Amino acid sequence: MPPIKVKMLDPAQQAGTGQSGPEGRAPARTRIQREKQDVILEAALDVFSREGFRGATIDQIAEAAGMSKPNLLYYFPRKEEIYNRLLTGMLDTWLQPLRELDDVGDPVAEIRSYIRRKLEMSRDFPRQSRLFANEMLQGAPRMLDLLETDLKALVDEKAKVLEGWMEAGKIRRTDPYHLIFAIWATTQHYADFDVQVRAVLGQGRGGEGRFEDAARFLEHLFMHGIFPHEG
Amino acid sequence: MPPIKVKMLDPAQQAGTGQSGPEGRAPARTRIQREKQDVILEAALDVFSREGFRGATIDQIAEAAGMSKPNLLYYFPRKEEIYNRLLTGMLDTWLQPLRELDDVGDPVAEIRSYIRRKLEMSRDFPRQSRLFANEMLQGAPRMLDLLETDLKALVDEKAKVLEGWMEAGKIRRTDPYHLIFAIWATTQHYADFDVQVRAVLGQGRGGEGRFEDAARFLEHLFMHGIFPHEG
DNA sequence: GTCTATATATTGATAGAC
DNA sequence: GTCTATCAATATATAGAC
Repeated sequence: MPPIKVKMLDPAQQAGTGQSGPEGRAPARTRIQREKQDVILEAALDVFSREGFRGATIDQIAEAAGMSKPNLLYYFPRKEEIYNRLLTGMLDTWLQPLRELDDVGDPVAEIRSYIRRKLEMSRDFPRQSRLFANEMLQGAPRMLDLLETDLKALVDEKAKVLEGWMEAGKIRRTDPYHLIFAIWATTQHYADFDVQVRAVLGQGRGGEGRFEDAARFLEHLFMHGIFPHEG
Repeated sequence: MPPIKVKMLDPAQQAGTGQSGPEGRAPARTRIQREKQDVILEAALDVFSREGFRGATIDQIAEAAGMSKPNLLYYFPRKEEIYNRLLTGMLDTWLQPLRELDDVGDPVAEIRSYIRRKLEMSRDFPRQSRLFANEMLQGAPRMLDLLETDLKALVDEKAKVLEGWMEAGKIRRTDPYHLIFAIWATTQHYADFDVQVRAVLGQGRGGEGRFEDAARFLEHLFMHGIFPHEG
């Protein structure tokens, strides 16, 4: 098995994407600076994921971070910098499950495992999912470049892997791109539309068990569909 | 076949949900008033669906509607009224495909037809989809009541229909609620994450044909899954 | 590094002439 | 019904004391 690059889950991980442009700053040097920035990024994730970029205010973020507005602006001079850091800093983490989809190993098991990991990310990092969803709804004004380059390249690569499995008869022949979209859609739905899922399931089934139910269902759906082939 | 109540697709259709509370106004009486309101609602759909409630500004809406801000406020005294009208006025339309899922007729054909209609709505009304998605991401502060009452009731009813089909061996036995979620997620994904879909598919396949490809794929997925049962 | 005070722009909404 | 002018509140961001 080839080595797997394990990425940090720390929201504050340095991005340095070149996306930040002229306002780019050097990374925080001292431990205390990094800790403060982490507190801010954590609070900002809360607010941005709920309100979107324009809807969120520095006041809200500062209050959630437990500091004054000028103090927050001492660490991040611009609102946009906080947002960009969250967005680009998290993308690697977010795509890690797809990167781990590997040519080696049983294809069906690999895909099941990918679905399971994506669903776990929706369960464990729902705010990150909603942050991305918010950016997408707005037309990805701050991420379109990354989508067209990094993301497209990764999906192209994995689509080839899926096509290889189809050629070999390991999985059914179908459109690999839309298969990936379907996995993204069904798993992220449980983070992005969490309120709706809870409201529809009600008190009885809307509790913590809903992710296990979802996992069981999605495995069933992606493996067999609903057509009653053999009763 | 029982009569099907066909709903209007006009965004300006009167809602009168009780949601609007004390600020509720009588519906516009003259033709010209209604036409102006329609122009405003059309413009507001553009802006709200992209920016969310807080991110959208009356200035943007007014400009998109081709009128001055005070003039717009003459027809809708409060920003929130425009938003609520869009939200509640569209919900009926949005849920119509699910309402049409009927006990009568071939179960597999009914579900295929439901998926197809939902995908068509994502293609033809992407802004409405994104408006709802935006509200969901924010925790549905202005729609939670409707989700817990009207939507839950409808889904409960249709889940029973699906269960009946499962009992009868017409479709595979699985979780009817999560099946509905999966249909929502996969079809609305093409509206809500349109930029991402286009970016990943690239110029070659990101064009207008992507909805046909999606339709073919989703039919395949929901019918058979990807497990290579019979090669 | 953190604070109070404040500059400057934008926002939702209103007043009042026409 | 539509406009210009404007109010009051809120927004991002900065100045400068400590």
